[in-house]
Formats: sequence, structure tokens, C-alpha cells
Amino acid sequence: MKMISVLAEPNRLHIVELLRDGPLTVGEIAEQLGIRQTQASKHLRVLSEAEIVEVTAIANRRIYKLRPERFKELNTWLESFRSIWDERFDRLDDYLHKLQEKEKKHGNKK
Amino acid sequence: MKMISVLAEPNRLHIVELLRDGPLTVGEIAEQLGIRQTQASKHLRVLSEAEIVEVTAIANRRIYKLRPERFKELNTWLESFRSIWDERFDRLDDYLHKLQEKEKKHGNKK
DNA sequence: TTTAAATATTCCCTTACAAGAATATTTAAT
DNA sequence: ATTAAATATTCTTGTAAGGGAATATTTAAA
Repeated sequence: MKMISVLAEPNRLHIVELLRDGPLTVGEIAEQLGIRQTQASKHLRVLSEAEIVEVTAIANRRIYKLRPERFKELNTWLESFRSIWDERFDRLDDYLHKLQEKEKKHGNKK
Repeated sequence: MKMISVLAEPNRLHIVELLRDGPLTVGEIAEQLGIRQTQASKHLRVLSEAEIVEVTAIANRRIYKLRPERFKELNTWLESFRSIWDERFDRLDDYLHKLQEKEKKHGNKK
């Protein structure tokens, strides 16, 4: 889940949300976020290395867009928590039972 | 998406993954992660304040478990990227067309 | 053929934050 | 009544990483 730490940075998260609506150049991204071009480039570099975005060079412009893979991965990871949001059966009860058993064993030793 | 920055810390991510399989005490978590109890407590505090986990006090034990809400939120956020992983239509083409139009306009002015 | 635009890179500085150590607090055990 | 176990909190320190400024590089424009 390297992706998560990369997206932890607010500007990078924002960039990703911008690109959700389609590709953009570095300048456009910097403008929309209200940050300097040089910072935008840096963040885009990190996003590139994490394979979250990819770039297409057109003359002196760089057009960035999202790559799907990492999002799919994140989705798979999140899927593994699906059982949690059935709040119905709460494993806490089970756990408490186990705890009680342990306590009883201890009691018997005495 | 506060959740993302909280989960960016490797130990916290690990804790969440541990709790996926059911509730655990602080001591158990610390043991599994191979970190000191004091660090585990700190990370659990952050996770609590982010409402990612909740705690049940039994005597001098604290049993932590996941809360579903934040995961649901993350899922909703991730849903908003679903259109991306249909790689079929790539908005890059559209963007390039727009660029070309701009270039032509410039050319005509000359 | 110089100048301007778009982007990337490097260096420095500052700040946020995780780890360590020590200690406090609550409850259980003896 | 003491001692031990489980957990939380506070203080300090070291470090990773983001922002600023300056500059390099590539391509377009005049």
C-alpha cells in the first residue's frame, strides 16, 4: 500500500482528484491548486514513481493522467475489509468469551 | 480523506490489517507488530481520534476493534474513480484534440 | 537567432512526527 | 497491603519530506 502514503500529502491527493476529470498539463494543475509550478512538478514526479499517473510529452508540455492499476489494487485491499461493514456480527463478543475462559483457567490454578 | 494520512504510517496500517481479523488488546497488537507497548498506545490513539478504531475497556485491558464508517467513506471516494478503470476510452485523445484546436487558433492570428 | 513559455532539478531550510525513555494510573494478583 | 500487569502520557530528540528560490533544459514564437 505504498499508494496510501503517497496520497497522504494533501496536494497530491488534490492532484489525483483533479485528474479524475481528465488529463491536465503541469501548468494547469499548478494553477488549479494554487501552487508553484516547481512544486507541482515535484509532486507529479512522486505520483509518477508510484505509478499513479503517467505522462505524455507533447512538445514542451507534459500531459498527466491517472493510471488505473493502483486504484484497482487499493480497491482489492479495501475489499478485504468488507466483512467489517456488516455491523451485524461483532467479533468483540467472541473475543470477550475467550478472555473469560482464560480468566477461569487462571482461577482454577489457585 | 483524513483517513488516508493516518493510514500512511506503516505501523498504523499494520494495526488496521491485524484488526481486520478481529479485536485485540494493546499488548497483543504490540507483540504482533514487534513494537513497544508505548508506541502501540500512541498509534492507537491516533487511530481512535480518526475514528478508525474504537475501544472497550475490560478491567485493565483495552480491546480495540475497527469501526466501519471510515472504510465506507473510503470506499465511496474510491468509487468516484471507477470510470478510470475502464481503460477503454481514454480522455487523453479528447485532450489532445482540444490542444490542437488551441494551436490552430494561434496559427490563424498570424 | 533571440526571446519567451513550459517543465524539471538541485540546494537549502524548516517543520511535523515517530521513536525512545521515563513515569503515571488503574486494576489484578498474592 | 504490596507487588505486578496493562495501558496511557509527557518530554526529548532525530529525521524525512515539503516548500522556497534559483537555475537548467527543451521547444515554440517573434
